[in-house]
Amino acid sequence: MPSGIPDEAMARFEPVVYLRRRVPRGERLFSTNDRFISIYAVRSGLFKTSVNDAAGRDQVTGFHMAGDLLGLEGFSSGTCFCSAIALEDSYVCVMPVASIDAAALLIPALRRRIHVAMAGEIASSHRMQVVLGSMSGEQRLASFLLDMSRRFLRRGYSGSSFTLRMTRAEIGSYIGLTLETVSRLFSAFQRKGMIEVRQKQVCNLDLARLEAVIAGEA
Amino acid sequence: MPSGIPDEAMARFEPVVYLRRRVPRGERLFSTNDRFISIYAVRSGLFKTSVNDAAGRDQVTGFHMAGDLLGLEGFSSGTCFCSAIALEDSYVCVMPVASIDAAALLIPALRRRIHVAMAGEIASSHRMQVVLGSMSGEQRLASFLLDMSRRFLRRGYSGSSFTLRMTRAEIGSYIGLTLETVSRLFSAFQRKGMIEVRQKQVCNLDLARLEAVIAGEA
DNA sequence: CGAAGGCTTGACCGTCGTCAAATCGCGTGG
DNA sequence: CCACGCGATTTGACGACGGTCAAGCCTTCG
Repeated sequence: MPSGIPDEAMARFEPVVYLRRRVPRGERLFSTNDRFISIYAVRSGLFKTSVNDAAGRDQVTGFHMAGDLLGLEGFSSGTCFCSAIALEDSYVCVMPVASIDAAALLIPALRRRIHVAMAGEIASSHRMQVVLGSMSGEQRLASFLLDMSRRFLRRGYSGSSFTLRMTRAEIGSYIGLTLETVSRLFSAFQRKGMIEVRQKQVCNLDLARLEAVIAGEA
Repeated sequence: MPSGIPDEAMARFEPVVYLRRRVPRGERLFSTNDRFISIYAVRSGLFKTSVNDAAGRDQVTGFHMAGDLLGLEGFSSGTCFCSAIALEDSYVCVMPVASIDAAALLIPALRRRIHVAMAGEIASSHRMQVVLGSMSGEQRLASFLLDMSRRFLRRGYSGSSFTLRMTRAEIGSYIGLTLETVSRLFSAFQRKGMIEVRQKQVCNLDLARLEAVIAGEA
């Protein structure tokens, strides 16, 4: 759980947060319609969250890496309405809601942290609405790559070469395209020299040109 | 501010919430990049929220009617990243964040109310991601109509006949279609007898058949 | 009463989804 | 260690859905 929370506060919070759990690749952390019991902080690894509606449509709503909080939407109805699945072997901190409510009372910084995380979740959903509602396929993939790039960078990794742990189908679901279109776009970007792709390895992203694509100057 | 908050608590909260404000049709309640100072509860009327990215894309992210809370995403960065515009003459309660933080400490029900509202916002954004990411035009409009229907119903109005205060362009932006396509789909639904449309008036929605469209049985 | 904005409808075209086949890569079991 | 098999990926052909451009009508408001 990164930044912003002073040490003394953290110490008091420790007993709550210290529940850890390993989630092997492919395993679910929680599922739609589970009772909402805990929120989770990703310590390491990668998760996808997805919702599935009555008609069996399955939509990836986000990818979550170290430092992200998971399960916040449960505050609403007491029920999870999406599921979280580990895309690689991962570790999380388990934070039972009950203790959180109590702890948040005592620790303003924690309260703030949770508000900020929830607001951030709203913000990023809204960004996705823009992506899904008004961008071309090219622009959607460029947005996705830039988003990944920024998140890796913030965590101290390279922002221009990284490996995508999710499949083309998962990327496609997330940005509202089929896996074939995603694959074709990867190839197209590569032909144009904006990127090098070799399966899940992505190298030498030309961030400026990707920005340009999104801006519509391409 | 509906339900769930006991009277005594409400009384204590009164001084905070009692700031009211009239927002005439077409006027902004707040804008992107405004400092985040208050959240708002819609007392009457209708708002749209929209975000606009660097390239000037403008995307409607939601419609908000009586009882909805507005501006919650501001908790994140201290800055609003969307704007809210009244689609008809409206009234809101203004709730300064400062007082809210204090009040929430004293009133568990208010704390809960805010959590629930934020979580609900996340939930509905995720539902929109499903709509935008994996539904056909027909299905998107059907979803929109059913959502409106449910919200009117919950507020004591008819769920099968109502007037849409937003334009075709705003609906289109919200569900990721052009205004022409929205118009064509309205006409198509009418031809099929699922709905009667006369400009902004919508009557006799056949809810079951709209559900069927979304389920893919059409 | 006139003008401006909202709505509808048509024609045409491009993007992206669908279906299909071939290749690649990884993990498993012999 | 190698062979096999399955899932993931790539690529192609084709067609449909929805975007774009354009014209005309309706409604609302000054």
